[in-house]
Amino acid sequence: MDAILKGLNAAQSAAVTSTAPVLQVLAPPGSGKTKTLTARVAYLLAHHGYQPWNVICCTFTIKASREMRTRLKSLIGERLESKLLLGTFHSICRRYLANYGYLIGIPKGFQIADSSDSLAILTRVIKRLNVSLEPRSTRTRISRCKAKAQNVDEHLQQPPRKKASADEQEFLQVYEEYQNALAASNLLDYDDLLIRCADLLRARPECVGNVEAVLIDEFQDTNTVQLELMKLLAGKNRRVTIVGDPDQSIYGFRSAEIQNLTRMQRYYPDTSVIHLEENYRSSAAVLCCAQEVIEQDTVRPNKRLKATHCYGTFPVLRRLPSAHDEAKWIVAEIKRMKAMTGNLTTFSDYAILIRSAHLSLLIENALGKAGMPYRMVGGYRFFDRDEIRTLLDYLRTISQPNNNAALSAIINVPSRKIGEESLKELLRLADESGTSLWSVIQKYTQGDLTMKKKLSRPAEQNLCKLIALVKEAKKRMVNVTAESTAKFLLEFCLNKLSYKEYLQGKHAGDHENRWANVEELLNQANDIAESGSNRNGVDSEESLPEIEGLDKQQSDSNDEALATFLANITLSSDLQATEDNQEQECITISTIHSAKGLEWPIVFIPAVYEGSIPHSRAEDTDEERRLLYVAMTRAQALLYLTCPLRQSRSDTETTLSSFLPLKLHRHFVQIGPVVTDKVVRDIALILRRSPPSEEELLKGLKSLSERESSGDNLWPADGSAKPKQWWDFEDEATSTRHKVDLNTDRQHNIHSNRMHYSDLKAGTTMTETTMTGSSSFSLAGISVGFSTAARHLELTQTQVQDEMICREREITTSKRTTVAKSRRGKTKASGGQGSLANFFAHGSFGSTTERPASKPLPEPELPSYINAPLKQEDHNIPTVFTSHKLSTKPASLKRPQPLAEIPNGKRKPYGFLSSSPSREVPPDQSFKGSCGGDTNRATGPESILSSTSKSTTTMHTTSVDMLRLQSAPGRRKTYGVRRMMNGWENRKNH
DNA sequence: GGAAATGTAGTTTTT
DNA sequence: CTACATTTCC
Repeated sequence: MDAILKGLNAAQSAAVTSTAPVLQVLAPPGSGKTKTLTARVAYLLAHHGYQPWNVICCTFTIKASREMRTRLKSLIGERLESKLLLGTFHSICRRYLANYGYLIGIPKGFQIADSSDSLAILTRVIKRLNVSLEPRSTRTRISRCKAKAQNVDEHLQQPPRKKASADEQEFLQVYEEYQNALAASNLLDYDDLLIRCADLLRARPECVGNVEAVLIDEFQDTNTVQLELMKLLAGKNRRVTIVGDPDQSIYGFRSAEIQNLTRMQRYYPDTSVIHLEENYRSSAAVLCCAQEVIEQDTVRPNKRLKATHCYGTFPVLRRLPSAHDEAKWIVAEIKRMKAMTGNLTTFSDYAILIRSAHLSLLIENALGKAGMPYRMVGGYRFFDRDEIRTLLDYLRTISQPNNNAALSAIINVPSRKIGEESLKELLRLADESGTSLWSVIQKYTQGDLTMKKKLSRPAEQNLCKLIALVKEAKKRMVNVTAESTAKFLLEFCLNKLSYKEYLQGKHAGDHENRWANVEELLNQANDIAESGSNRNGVDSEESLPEIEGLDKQQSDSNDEALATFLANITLSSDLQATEDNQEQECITISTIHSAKGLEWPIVFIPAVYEGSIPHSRAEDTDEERRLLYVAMTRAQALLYLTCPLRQSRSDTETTLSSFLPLKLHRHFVQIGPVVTDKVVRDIALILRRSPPSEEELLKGLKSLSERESSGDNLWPADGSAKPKQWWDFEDEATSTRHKVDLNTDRQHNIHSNRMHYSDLKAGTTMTETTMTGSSSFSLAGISVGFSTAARHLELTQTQVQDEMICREREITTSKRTTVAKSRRGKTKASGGQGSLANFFAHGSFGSTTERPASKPLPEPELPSYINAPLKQEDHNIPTVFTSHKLSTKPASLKRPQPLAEIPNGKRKPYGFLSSSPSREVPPDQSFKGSCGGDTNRATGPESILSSTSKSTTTMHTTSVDMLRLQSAPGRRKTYGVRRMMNGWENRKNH
């Protein structure tokens, strides 16, 4: 059997081996799209004899392309992988233009205008033309035009429509001027890269004459130009494979068009379509929620997500009083989960996915305070930081002095006494004489040119120095190796500009952080300098295969290296993780957009309120909904949505996202789960990891305070403000503390459950209210073990019982669906005084369900590779975990994914996959156990810590110690970026 | 004209 | 809370 096909299901195999020339693989999240695509690449190389340099792999985001690279590396080896033409559309286009752009008149050494360049150019154009357009919106408008028009000129040459409004004319004027400005500076903006590359391939199709296959990931995110590019890249061979999922189309704002899927089918009538259906990523519970969300989209063709994992643990919809509390709660919950799952999860298993980048701030602060390592992905780019941008603009000026955008940006940084007025005048002169700013200032300083208003004496002198700097840099950079050009120039500039001193003067407050960022940039350049020398030349990634009769553009290797360095920076959202960063286990904070295609065991989605998701400025609600869907489907085992009831800024009340209507709440619980043995086992199963040992669990448990370990109970479940007293109780006797807590908890629950829901939606009936009002938690699973393991607590059974709150999902009978039906009515019998469930059951919400005392359910038989379940003892602690199945039909059980799918490849797979002598796993047996069927249901009072007699002497790790272990002091980094805790330092001082 | 100081509005998502 | 615009002072 072919190794490539190992571990693929039938549909995936069919896709991989398909002989169809044009293939669409359409599939929901987690169904192995990327895996299929990478396997197909490997298959094409192995069985069709394609050469890697004749195969193009396009992804949409940098992250996706990195991910694909890694996967391919392990599949076909680095030697082959590195020869593939793999990258984002933009980077691939840039490569073609760098090599062949001259064929369509693109001057060599063009640079890429990023958003801020575009914005700066537009701002100046708009000011100069004195029109009333907004630079920002004009930029997006232009981008939209470009994404749709097949080429710019075509768009501009369209006869002005009869009724072209004044606004439209102004816009076209600005558009044209903008293009002129780009051309004058030898710049291409992001869209131009695509358009011009399409132009090139149309004019000279032989550039891609070698291409044997084109593969595209996330096809639903392509725009018109990219579709066109696909056709052009595929050329006459027209062998194309795409994977995609309309439900995950979230780039409409970048003019992505879902219709491209059908357009492609029309263009290639022989397109075969293969659907993948099984989801291998998430628990059924997660899928169920996500499905409910996406199905609110009424125009969407109905598709089913087939779960292959067990139902798992209920997703959480957590309400908190404010965004501050939300951040603190997330931190507390991660801490709790991580500890309570022993060594099953590490920080890298946790992700916080946010709609907007600014939402990360509070969370970053909270994580920082708690000493938890994290990295931020997406949002503000490292290279957009002021101190970095300036340096890069110096490099860009040295590389291409005629780049007006870059020169304008640095001409007065550090201050050279050349103000905005003077600059404007200089630019005007440049524009009039059809030359660049660079030649204007040269002429001016040589006296060949006069300005209306002369520059001041010092300004003139400073300008001369700047010119000298650029010239000297250019002269001296030829003396270093190509690879170290960037490094050399950076150091040169830092020196000449006394950059460190400049930063100190300008940012007295946090110059240290800024300097640290500069050092990080230096490191980056350094890495390139070092890695470059042991490769064969700088441009190993750059090169395109030689094509007969076509000459590639040649240029000096130092220039080339510098240009590549700068281009790669412009086209990269982030720093590559350097080695020591990779080692560090980090919580991921990411925008949802950047999280696409990725997965994490435990996912938090904060700020699920109206205005955030859906975003207040979003024009397409459906796309916002898909965004939430994408975010939710990143989760493998545990999913948390959180919603602060007040926005911290304006102190206004929030409304829960309309994507989470009440009828959906039955799929959620209100607070984080109590970490029972079952919860842990389910996580282990879904992640295909070995369950943690008892020692590890105990260790984790002991690292938490008693309060923390007892459950998600630091905040009231309904999001009402945290009572002040809680701080004060810390030193009081244990038993009283818990009782008081419970009481406050309960009161707050009663109080604001009502308030909140009636506020939420007028006309909501009380019965609906009950649905969400009742989730609580149980201590049963852990408390016994806890009390025995930590004898000093002297908790008696009765006290434990008092604390116990039974998790219970009281779902209104009227609204109950098959999903919920199978599992209700099992609840603890003697909830005791402190039981929330008890309260809700008999309290004001009208549920009359009788709950018989449930005998502990028989423990499901577990496969032998799972640590034998802990022996059940009759603790007389009633517990109920209700649980739901996705449908009445049990989720089909699939063979476990192969090793390649195991996240990071770090985790040890189960014994039978790695070390067990018997590799044969009975196909449908392998993941029974707590998966599927009845094993989902309440598993009764199991203790995580079955063996309490074990020595605990070695387990004195306190939470502080643990954190110290996890993040060595002073070494905590955020993905190479020293983040600025805005005003944090200042606040600390006050 | 340039720079510092004060006042004001405003904050999607990515290449 | 900060980037940006408007003032005021040099």
